[in-house]
Amino acid sequence: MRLATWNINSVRLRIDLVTAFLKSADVDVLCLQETKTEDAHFPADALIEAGWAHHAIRGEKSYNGVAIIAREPLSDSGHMDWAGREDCRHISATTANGIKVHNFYVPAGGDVPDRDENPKFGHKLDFIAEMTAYFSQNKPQRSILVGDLNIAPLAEDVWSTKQLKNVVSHTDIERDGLLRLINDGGWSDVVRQHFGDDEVLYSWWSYRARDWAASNRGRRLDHIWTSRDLAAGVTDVTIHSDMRGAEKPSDHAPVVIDL
DNA sequence: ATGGTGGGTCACCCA
Repeated sequence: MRLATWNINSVRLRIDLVTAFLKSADVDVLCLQETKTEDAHFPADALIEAGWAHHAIRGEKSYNGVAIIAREPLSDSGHMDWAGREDCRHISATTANGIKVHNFYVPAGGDVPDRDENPKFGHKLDFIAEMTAYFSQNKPQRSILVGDLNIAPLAEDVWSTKQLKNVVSHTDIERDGLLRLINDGGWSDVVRQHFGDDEVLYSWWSYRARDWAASNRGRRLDHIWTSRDLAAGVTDVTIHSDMRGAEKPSDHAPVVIDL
């Protein structure tokens, strides 16, 4: 099975890019974040026509929104609410080969890394803490967690760990929190394990650069983790940074694993 | 320290 995660930043604007990617990368299961559309307007027909007929979707107007798109039937689709809100930041479903997939869009957290000054940062920390509590008490098996987690946990996950020390997404409290979620939650960071500790990895490059590729100031915000029983079954990992260079691109690149 | 760009919806919200 080939599974991908991609923050698409409007699935309606980029549906042709999505179907082209599904075909060219030969993806079986695609998890999207920031679909930014209510379910009634989700571009299901284009996906069905392309050969990906099975969808678990959870969207709202303008903001957030997650989806799981598959070639083979999905079952047991559901979601949970996090940090006391009903925003569309989580959806789960079981794939035809019996793997439970959790797809998350963790809050970005605003600009100021202080929960007293900036409620968005508190929301983000609360969200991560709830995920940690949930998976610590419900240890995953035959499961995969993906998404835009909006945290780059390691020094090799950002272009400058020094310059991003106080930038939301790479502060110590976020980095520690995400690593605790991996460790206590029973997950394996199979992308990092595949490439090794020293490889610099990015999945996101800001729109606010004259030339994103030349400056290459990226961060690894998008993650794929497996439950520990599945980790040894990962045979390949690819970050499709070429998609960041597409016409009218998302600011995120797809991350793909073969299992 | 600052401003840089992009998406959604309709004066700003969000990233």
